Amino acid sequence: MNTRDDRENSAKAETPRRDFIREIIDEHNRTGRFGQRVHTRFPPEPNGYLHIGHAKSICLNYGLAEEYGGKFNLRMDDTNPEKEETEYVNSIIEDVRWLGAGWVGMREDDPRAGVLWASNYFDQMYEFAIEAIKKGRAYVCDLTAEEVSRTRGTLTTPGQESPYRNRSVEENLELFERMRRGEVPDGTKTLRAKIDMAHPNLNMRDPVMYRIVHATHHNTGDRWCIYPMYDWAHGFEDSLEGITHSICTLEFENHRPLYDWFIEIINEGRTDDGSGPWGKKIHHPQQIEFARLNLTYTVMSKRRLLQLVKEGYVRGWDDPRMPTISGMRRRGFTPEAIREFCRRIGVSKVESTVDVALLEHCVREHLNKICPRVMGVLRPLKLIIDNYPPGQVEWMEAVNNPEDPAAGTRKVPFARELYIEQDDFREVPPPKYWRLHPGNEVRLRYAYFVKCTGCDKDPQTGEITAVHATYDPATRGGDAPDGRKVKTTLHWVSAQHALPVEVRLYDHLFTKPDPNDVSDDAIRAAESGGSAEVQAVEAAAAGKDWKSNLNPKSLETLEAAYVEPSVADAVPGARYQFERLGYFCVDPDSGGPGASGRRLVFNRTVTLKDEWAKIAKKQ
RNA sequence: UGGGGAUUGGUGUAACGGUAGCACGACUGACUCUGGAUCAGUUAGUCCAGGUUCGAAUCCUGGAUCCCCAGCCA
Repeated sequence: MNTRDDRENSAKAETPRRDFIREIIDEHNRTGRFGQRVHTRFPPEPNGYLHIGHAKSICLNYGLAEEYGGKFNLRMDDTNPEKEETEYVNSIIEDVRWLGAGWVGMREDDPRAGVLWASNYFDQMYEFAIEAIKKGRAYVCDLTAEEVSRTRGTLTTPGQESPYRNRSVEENLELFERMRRGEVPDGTKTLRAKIDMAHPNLNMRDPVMYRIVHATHHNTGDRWCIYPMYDWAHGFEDSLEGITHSICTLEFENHRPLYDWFIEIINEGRTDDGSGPWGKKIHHPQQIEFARLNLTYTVMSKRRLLQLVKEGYVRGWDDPRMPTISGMRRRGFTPEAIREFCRRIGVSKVESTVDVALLEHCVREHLNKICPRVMGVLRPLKLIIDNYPPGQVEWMEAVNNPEDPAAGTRKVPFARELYIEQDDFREVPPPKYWRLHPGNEVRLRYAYFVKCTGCDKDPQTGEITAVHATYDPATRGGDAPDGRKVKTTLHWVSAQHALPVEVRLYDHLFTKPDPNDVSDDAIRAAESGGSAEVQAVEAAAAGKDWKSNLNPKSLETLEAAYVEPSVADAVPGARYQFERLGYFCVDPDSGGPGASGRRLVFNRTVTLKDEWAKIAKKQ
């Protein structure tokens, strides 16, 4: 029931948590660093599908803009023509929209409206590169990739300067122009920043700014054959858009000095009023790094997710077992649940792994409030009410959602032959088993008390084929006039009215909280002796990697489940609670209502908490 | 043995020199026409060693451990 507590909780849920990023922004607002302006962005590279880790970033960035009355941009970071695809662009836009983040210029009628592209700034970046050359801050280098790598030095020793480092401005300009015109083959020249080959931060050892790639870009076609590197491009993308807080993950912390350096060298000879020789200063955003999200029992890297898709371990990017936004959507998660999850995990600089149980908790919490209840039987067992008149059908009134009186009621058909869950009958009940067993009386939800009289078995296999019971007509609706109680209530469906459906049960994709943990294998390897390193090597040699921890039971398909007839016209995406079992969502594989030969397919989103399962597990 | 980060219950996250709190999990119990939901409660933590202070998770010194960086990827 909705109570005052619920309202307080939901009010609490909308309260943003405090975190170090909000503190930095508050400080900027106190000092007036950005004139009280907050402008964030989400800048994905369109080379994969978005996952729950991206959701954290989206919620953070969009949430910040919302809270501070600022703006939020969605920008495709498409600086590498060889990796990026339109399929990914489309999925990213759909996912950000579904999550509920609204970017500047977003429109209902055109998914791409307002979406920004790094590639739109290629001209400006090229101008900046020329400026850097003219300022003596960049040079064209003829070293091959291998040579650059070799002369970079190591973590503890300085690199060597390129022999092309001191070319004249004129020569650099000329060569860069030839690179741009396509006169130079891939890999033979780069434009490099002239910084310091002895810098302790490797990113500052004359990093490459432009490489030559004769490839067709999904957005700019064949207009360019030189493409900016991330480090050169990213800061300008943010600068040009007036981003105030460039929020990114921890691994870019080492890049911040370079990000700042590039903007500063462009600002050399520029002034606030534009009177400098190079004109007006460009905007300098503040980069802030936070820890990316890790979740137990799954993997999050694009490379690995791609591998799962390509190698057929899952059915696609939107497989309901995937931690992708599209997978979670298909599974039945709600944007509200994901947003609440992102709020609860907070933001910090500590690398951490969040228990997937928290995500599941957030999903249950929301689904409990919004899902209509329905009865469905996953593993059917025939229950025959021997004293119920054959051919009689009663339509029992059932509550649609006890959490929401406004959801109303519906009628569910009851008859002599029903299906109940196989788990709900035991010929020999274990301790604390309250469900149906010979001699025991239970309630059938919204119907009658029934008392078990026995069961039929296959004489060959001993398998239970049907359960018999008698009902008490005085308990119609589910209450006994004499005040007697039963210990439990079972869900059921009328055999003649039951809708046959397919149900897909999902479990964690991996069997271990940390899929990288191949320690069992290492232990086995240790039996042959050897140090930890030797064990690791042996485990690897035995082909044991993260994929060996894939859960073979992550998908279980039930072909012969039944649900009550009221859901016959459910549309793909519709969510229900199957009472006592969990939350289920209609899969797109079902086809639309009224489609010929339609057979509903349900995905199990998440189970209900199951006290009995815990007891049974202990026994 | 270079540089950059980080370290609070099982997990995640607060506390900004003044009672170590919240959430998830786990465990009790109450209630219940979902063994659901709800409610009440229990459990369990400041990486280590010194120092400053009336008082330290917080400040100082030293140490330990973990993560990131040697792509013409982002």
